[in-house]
Amino acid sequence: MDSKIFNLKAKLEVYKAMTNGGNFADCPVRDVIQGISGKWSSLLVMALAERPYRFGELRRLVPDISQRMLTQTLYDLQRDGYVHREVFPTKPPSVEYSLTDLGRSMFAPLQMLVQWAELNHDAVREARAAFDAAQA
Amino acid sequence: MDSKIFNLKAKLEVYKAMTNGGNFADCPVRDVIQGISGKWSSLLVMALAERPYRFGELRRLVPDISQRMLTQTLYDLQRDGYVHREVFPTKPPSVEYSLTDLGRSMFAPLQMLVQWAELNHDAVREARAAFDAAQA
DNA sequence: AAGTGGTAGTCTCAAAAAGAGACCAGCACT
DNA sequence: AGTGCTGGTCTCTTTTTGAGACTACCACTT
Repeated sequence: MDSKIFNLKAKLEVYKAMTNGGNFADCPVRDVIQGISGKWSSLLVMALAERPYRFGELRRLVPDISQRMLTQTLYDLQRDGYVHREVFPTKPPSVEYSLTDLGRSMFAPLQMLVQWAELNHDAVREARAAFDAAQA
Repeated sequence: MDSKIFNLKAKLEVYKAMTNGGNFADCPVRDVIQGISGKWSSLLVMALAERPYRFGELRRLVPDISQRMLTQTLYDLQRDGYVHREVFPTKPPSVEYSLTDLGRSMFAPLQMLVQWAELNHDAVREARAAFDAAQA
């Protein structure tokens, strides 16, 4: 992580944007962040960043997602412009989901978070264990 | 965004970590990502990245969070090691919440996502409007 | 000819999570 | 003696999510 990236000017701009001038309730950044912070959204974006997938492929790839939530999460991602849905008139018809340019550009910073999670999941698990031990 | 950051090697490592070798269900990255992708988690981390806050201050800063969810989200963030909770024996006692080192290190990549959201929220809103118009 | 499986979903009902608001104890100030 | 501030918890209702049955169409097998 290049610490130059996180300079003060950028920080201040981020705070201004996210607080909307001190008001956390009506914040444009919240609108976007909450659209991609659902339980399955980021996971599906990560999968589709690899390559396009069909509906059934995604269902098998993420076995613990219900068909209902897969449908809905893909719908929401499509609505927000991250995902493109294309129906092929085969028999039976197949549907392919892929990232749009917007989706790919969003995946870039998301990937930073994924990398952080990869590097730090041990620390988080330890913190959890220590906290639970202290509570008992 | 420096495109060098997102090189192929990093990508492959991320995929490997997040898929856990093809299994999306038992994925350590999911464990971490889902801990910070709750509706309020990222917002509170963003607030605490600015400076420590007291319970009541956070409640006033985010007026549309219920007291119940504020308590619980702060508890979860504390459990995962992102947030430190300190009680001051004043009368009435006050409680201060602040980011730990782990929390600050997680905020760095989170900030990238916030910056992206700031830059692209217009595009997302336009995509939404276009999608809704096409459906009608 | 009838059954089997694969396509992408929808529909219904139960379970879990989140929101709304009352309530608590203790102290300061008026 | 009443009001307000502190940081919560408790209960009830509403929303979100999960589990699983059901759909229609076609290809392939038996």
